[in-house]
Amino acid sequence: MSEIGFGKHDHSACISGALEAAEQVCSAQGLRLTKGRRRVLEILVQEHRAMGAYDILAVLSDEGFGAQPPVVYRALEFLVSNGFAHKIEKLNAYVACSHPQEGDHAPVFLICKSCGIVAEGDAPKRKSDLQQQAQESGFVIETTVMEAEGLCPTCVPGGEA
Amino acid sequence: MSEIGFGKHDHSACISGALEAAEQVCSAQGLRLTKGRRRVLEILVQEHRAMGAYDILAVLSDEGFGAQPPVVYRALEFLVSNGFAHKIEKLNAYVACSHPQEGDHAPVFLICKSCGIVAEGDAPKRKSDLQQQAQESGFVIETTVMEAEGLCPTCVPGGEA
DNA sequence: AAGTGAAATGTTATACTATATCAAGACGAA
DNA sequence: TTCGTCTTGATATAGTATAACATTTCACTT
Repeated sequence: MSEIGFGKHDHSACISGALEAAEQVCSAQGLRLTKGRRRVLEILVQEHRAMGAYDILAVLSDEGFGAQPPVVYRALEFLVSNGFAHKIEKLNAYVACSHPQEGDHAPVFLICKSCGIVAEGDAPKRKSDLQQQAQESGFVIETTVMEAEGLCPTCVPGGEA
Repeated sequence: MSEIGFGKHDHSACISGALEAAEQVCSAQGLRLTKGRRRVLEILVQEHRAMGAYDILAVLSDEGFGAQPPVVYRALEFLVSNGFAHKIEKLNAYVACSHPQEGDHAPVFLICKSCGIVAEGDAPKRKSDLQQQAQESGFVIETTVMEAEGLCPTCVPGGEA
């Protein structure tokens, strides 16, 4: 499964699946998926798009959750550092991970300039040119950001024909 | 030259070279490297590190330049969109391009977590896996962001031995 | 040389993104 | 139960970026 997902999918299954996966990973690793963290992940999965921290905050706020910025940023830090969500640096926004089951991975994001959709793909498993170049220069990579901006199949002129 | 530059170099030549290159490109393409734009580029080249917009602003301010944020952001927009500088998304910071002569290129940045140095490499010219993956899904890439964070040769424990 | 339109700059205000700090509560382990 | 740690609550503030509009500069035409 290294396909990039612009297609339709069963979203209600996708939501419950993502939450279940997160719960399993957390219980397996002794992490605490607390109420607030869980709710933030839920929001990200439900909306299924890149959201700014303050977008999420607004949703929480409507629900009577304590709704100060640190609440959201803490939850996001937990989710991102444990692989349940990713930060899109180019957008200063966050998305739920498309396949949290798979543990550590090096995601690649395709961001549509027109409709804003963000799709997550997998970085190649074989040693990338980036890795190679870095290694040659003696640099040790810990994390990578790979993001591409352009037009998704639906928004490409003449596309989706 | 697709080496990643952590080595030493003749910095005064590097500065004048970068400025000359920018002037040549501008005159060739009918772009205006105005005083403020030129000064911002100069600062970036001189400092030779990733700088926040407000770092640059502080330098301008000490020189009696009009020093409101839009001044810097406009200059940066010009420099970035014409390839004289790049934005490091992960840091919300800007660096002078290491090889502005080479026109459009897809840079790769290696960011050291320890000392903050940012080195620019070239993304591979041959069709990358990213391009390939995107193409298969019908996505048309316009720009890419590739950034890696880790430890540079100098900061790697046991490195530079 | 004067007129014109487009690009660039000056300036003020404000929006958006993120973290520091410290007090209080919740939870598991001994 | 007590301890230590992780998590949350709450206030304040730091850091990044753009909107909007007036004014100037510049290249080009007449």
